[in-house]
Amino acid sequence: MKHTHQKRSACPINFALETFGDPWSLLIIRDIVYFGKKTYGEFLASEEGMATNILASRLAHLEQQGILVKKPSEKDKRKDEYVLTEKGLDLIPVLVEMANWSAEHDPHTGAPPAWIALMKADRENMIQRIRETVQSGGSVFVGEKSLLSQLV
Amino acid sequence: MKHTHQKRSACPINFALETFGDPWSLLIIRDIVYFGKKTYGEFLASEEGMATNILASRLAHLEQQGILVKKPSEKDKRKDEYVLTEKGLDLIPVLVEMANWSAEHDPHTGAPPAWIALMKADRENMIQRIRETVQSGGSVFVGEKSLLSQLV
DNA sequence: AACATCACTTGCAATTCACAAGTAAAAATG
DNA sequence: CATTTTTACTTGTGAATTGCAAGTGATGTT
Repeated sequence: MKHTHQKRSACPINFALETFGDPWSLLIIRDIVYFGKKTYGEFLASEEGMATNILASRLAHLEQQGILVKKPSEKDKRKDEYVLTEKGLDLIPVLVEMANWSAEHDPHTGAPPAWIALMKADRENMIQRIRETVQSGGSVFVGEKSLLSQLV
Repeated sequence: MKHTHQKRSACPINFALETFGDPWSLLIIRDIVYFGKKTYGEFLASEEGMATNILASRLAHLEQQGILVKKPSEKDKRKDEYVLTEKGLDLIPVLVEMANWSAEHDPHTGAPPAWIALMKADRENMIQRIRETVQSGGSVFVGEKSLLSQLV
């Protein structure tokens, strides 16, 4: 990816859009937060079907922006794992608001109504629990350490 | 703009990205919410400098998505005014979280610290006040009806 | 009537993207 | 230990999107 990226403005909305405002970056972060994905192959298998070159360039960009860090997997030396930094974890509220909006306005949304209700009823606390879950290697919906399984 | 847009997935994050996830749509909505812009010419004059064809296609897209409505200006019959619908006003929380994130992580941010502090300290109330201000034709930072001037 | 302003459209070059096909390294399998 | 599979990519190629310059017709101003 070429990065002759001079800032268009000092506006914080613009900064956010320049950092993760392309059509794919937030899907990668969603995969980590909600579905516990960590490796290139797992991201590639997402149902949105992103191209290999796009995925590679987005991962490189997010790493360069300090949102992800790449480290070799301990279990499989061929694999790398992409983990959210603090800066990346701070994007959770953005994801939450986007999901809330879609749950409200997409008649065919796949968002679980109970989950959305929980997010609206106890927002601050839930965001904190999502953050802690992801930070300790879990995710919202998938895996034994999933936040959903803790809440049942 | 061609719209052979079949949904990539039922995921709410994906729905949001497909609806307003391009690099320009949220800047238009920002212009309305924070700076009280309403017309094609005003959007075009934004410091990010978007091309005329891009602006036109984004306005058409957002109108088609039910986020904006276009109506002829009463003062100047050449002009059209673009106004946020309820669906559009519901994007305010997304803007707020993106601004908060950038205020935290962009060392050169232009976001007013006092404003960000206020948004973090009294989020729900402030979002409601932003919504009411914009709904009645005002904006956060600009104009006599601006929310900022009410708070002083 | 002449000129400026408005919301656009059009044409074209440059960039970005999607899709298919590789590649090298490590792991699993026989 | 040789073969096959898996993994994280890179490299082409054509298609779609974007950026820039130059219009266009309707309305407003002088």
